[in-house]
Amino acid sequence: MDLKSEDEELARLAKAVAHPARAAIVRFLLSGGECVCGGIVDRIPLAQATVSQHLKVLKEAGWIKGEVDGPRVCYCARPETLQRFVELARGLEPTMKRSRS
Amino acid sequence: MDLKSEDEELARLAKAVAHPARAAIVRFLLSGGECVCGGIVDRIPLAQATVSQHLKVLKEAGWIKGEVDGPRVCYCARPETLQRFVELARGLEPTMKRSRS
DNA sequence: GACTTTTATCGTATATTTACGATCAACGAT
DNA sequence: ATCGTTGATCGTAAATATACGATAAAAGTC
Repeated sequence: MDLKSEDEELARLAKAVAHPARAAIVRFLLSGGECVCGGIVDRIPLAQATVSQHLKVLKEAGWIKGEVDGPRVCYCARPETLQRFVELARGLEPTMKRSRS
Repeated sequence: MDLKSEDEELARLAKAVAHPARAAIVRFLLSGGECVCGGIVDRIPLAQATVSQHLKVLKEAGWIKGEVDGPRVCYCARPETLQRFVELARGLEPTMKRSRS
């Protein structure tokens, strides 16, 4: 139970998507939705400052990346992070048991 | 982006494991570790009251259940919840893309 | 019934999160 | 150079999370 690094990593990634708006943003970006920040703001019932804050959280956790394109910023998801997240989640259950299903 | 119920559900489950101690508890219980509350408290560097609070969070989110057994409480994990969690996480990525991998 | 063990809950302090308006910085266009 | 647009950051208020000691509640033991 000694707080494996996997627990820290899983907790860190989980925390970042532990808000409906952030889960929605990740889903949207993974679906190939337009990645301009403004496009995201328009689709979420939250103020621009708040959305920007959520994007920051997701970026810092590695769920998304944003590259500057002139006056705007293009955000896109990092699918590897989702893969890693799923891997860590499945890793909560011992491999023995998992392979049986 | 209209905040699907899947986003709410994923966020809710993610939030519950978004703390290293809680991730560790779920991992331990899924591994078949002894489920007595005291056994968990002994293995985590946190006060009994704090562990109890974490157990409550996990129970309310459906990650674990605890049944009273005399003076003690036996906690165990709900594997269905992990399955659902993984399903929701994978669901962040469109099925089209996922089947390709 | 008094006592011990086990776990939950209360009260509380501190830290973090969430949300927003206001403002700043970067950039393109005029 | 000024202006409008875009997005980040600041300041701040309110809510929630985290942690702990103290205490209560439940159950078995003497």
